[in-house]
Amino acid sequence: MVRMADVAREAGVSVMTVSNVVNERLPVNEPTRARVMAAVEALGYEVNLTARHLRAGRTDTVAFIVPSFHDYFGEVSDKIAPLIEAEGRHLVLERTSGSPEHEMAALSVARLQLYDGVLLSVAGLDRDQLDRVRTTKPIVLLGERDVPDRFNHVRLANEEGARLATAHMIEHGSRRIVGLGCTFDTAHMMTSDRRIGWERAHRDAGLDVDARYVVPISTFTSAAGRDALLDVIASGLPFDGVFAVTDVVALGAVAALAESGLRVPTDVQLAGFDNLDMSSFVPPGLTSVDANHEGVAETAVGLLHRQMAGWTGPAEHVVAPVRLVVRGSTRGGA
Amino acid sequence: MVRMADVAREAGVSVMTVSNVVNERLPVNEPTRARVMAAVEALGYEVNLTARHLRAGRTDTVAFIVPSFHDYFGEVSDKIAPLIEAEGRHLVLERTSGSPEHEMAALSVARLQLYDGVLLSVAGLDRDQLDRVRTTKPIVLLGERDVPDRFNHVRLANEEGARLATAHMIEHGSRRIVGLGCTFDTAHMMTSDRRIGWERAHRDAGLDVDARYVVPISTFTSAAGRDALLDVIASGLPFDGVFAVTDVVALGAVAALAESGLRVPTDVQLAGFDNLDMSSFVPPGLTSVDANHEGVAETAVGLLHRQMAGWTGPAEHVVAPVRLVVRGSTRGGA
DNA sequence: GAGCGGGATTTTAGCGTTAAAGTAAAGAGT
DNA sequence: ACTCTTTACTTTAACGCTAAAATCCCGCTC
Repeated sequence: MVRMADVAREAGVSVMTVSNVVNERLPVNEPTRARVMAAVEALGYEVNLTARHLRAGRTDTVAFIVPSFHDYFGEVSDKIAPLIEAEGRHLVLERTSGSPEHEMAALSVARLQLYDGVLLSVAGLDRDQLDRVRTTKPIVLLGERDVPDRFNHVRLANEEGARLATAHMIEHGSRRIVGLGCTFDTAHMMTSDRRIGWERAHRDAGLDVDARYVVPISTFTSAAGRDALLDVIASGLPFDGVFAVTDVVALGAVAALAESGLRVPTDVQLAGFDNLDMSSFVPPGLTSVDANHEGVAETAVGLLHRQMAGWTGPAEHVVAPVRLVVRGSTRGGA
Repeated sequence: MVRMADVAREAGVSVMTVSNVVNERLPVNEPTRARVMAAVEALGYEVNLTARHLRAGRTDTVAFIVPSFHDYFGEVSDKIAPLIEAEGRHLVLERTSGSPEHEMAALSVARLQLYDGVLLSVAGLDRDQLDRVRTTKPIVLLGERDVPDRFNHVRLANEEGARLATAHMIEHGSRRIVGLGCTFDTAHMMTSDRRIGWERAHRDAGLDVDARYVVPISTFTSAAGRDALLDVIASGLPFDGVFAVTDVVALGAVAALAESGLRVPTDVQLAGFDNLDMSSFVPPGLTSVDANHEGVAETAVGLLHRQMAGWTGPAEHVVAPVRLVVRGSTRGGA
């Protein structure tokens, strides 16, 4: 390993002068600078980031900590990365599997030291656990769980999105809409909020809310969505609409409906949530609540930058607006 | 920040004893150990990982460097993570956008220092550029590009997979199969290899290879796949099969066919490559070449572990076997 | 020609940890 | 009683870098 000291010896200057050249901190005379640069090239020197970090107390790196790397989080991460890089920092992703233990470990003193700031997509921790986190490190929380006031937080208008999607299907003739995965669950505020929206759309339209149409799913996967809807079909419960709690789950519903010979949107209307890249391509086009990933990314990164720049005002709690993207899976579509 | 020195003072021992308790390196008498642990708890001490790294020369972290976070790479990352964690290390993801500059930067001396090992999915660098990388850091390269012998490398049986998929469609009656995205391109060995497989399937069956059926696409996205296939349809070129270079592109083809009123598999058979999670749910089920993400992950991580454990034998170049998963989008399916 | 201002460069002093060598005291062997 | 081990803990010396203070050198003033 080539050290600054090696470069300094080669160039006949002190280590500090090399540091000043490399970091462009204090001005260095041109002839000296040239000699140092030549030595850097000749030896192939590159700074030791760990040593710099220890000494300077800054890593120029931001972590985005997610439950899993695929689907929704993968797409959001790709929006966040350029925003972080635009400020000259690196973005790294870490995975928690959504477990409270992993999320807590990610917020531990030891791990937070590795980053200048952290974006955490909360899936497992509750308000009390988060309240135990003591740190001044810039942190922005994402996701639908309840969090302490002192953290910056960005979440989606879940209830409104679910209401929009459900109301849209009611407007176009559906009367028995399955809420696929819309369970009332303290562990998943997201599903609870979306269920409330599903209910409100019914009430707003003067329709009964029938608990049999709330169908729980074991995990938020397409496979679970498909299986759950197949069970509904097999049970004989009549339905003419499906609001799936996420697009991934909706894709499972698409498969279940196709296998069962039910036509979309003629027999059953279908809407999801997240508006993933794939959603516009799955025939006949999946109507979905668009959460504006890009806007969410900008908001979250903006709050983080503000904190990293030294802002100490009160934390913000942003509810990102949503809109309904109507496609062929509902009758309002093209 | 609480330092080891603070714990040492609190417990009335030397810093080194604290270190020995925390790391369980040298044995410490039980009463002393208990006092140190009590002080650790009382002060909320956690080790400074940066300092440990600088001193010990080890980060217990592995990086997986990918072109982008979504789709294929997101799914593979989720397979890799548990394998790295099983050995007590952390996995972090970094993104290169597939650009040679970013990939080269990720392999720079400075950045490699941050990790005990690196998995790099090569998308932009060519053999010569990779050959300029001088390091003894454990590295495993993934992907379809040509790489120097001295690197461990895992790639897929691209040609064989493309041949399998194409031959399967020929066997079930297709005679004019579009190779969607299967261009001959030095920048993308992946597409070239898959094109060769597409060609070989034709020759094996005694069919002509018609260059008009090789359709280039601008990017490997569903949107590009859809647009390109719509152009083919508009051009009037007759076809009865589509082999898409990836499942993401195949999804675009699904959309184009549906919009154009072409039935799958009756009018047109369709097969993709990668067997993503979504592929089994998109009606009528996407026939796809399965690259066995899990097996690829195990192989790559195995090679990395071997290197991190000190193995200095010759590098291995693994070609991961593929198999065809037949679903409803081709006529052999259920 | 003594004194001063200021740019260029070096010296000093760690950042928080750990490998290795050192010391002190208790126990074992002859 | 004196070595010889063994156990328990401490001291020393970095790892490679940089903020801040100190020094050096030069031209310039009066």
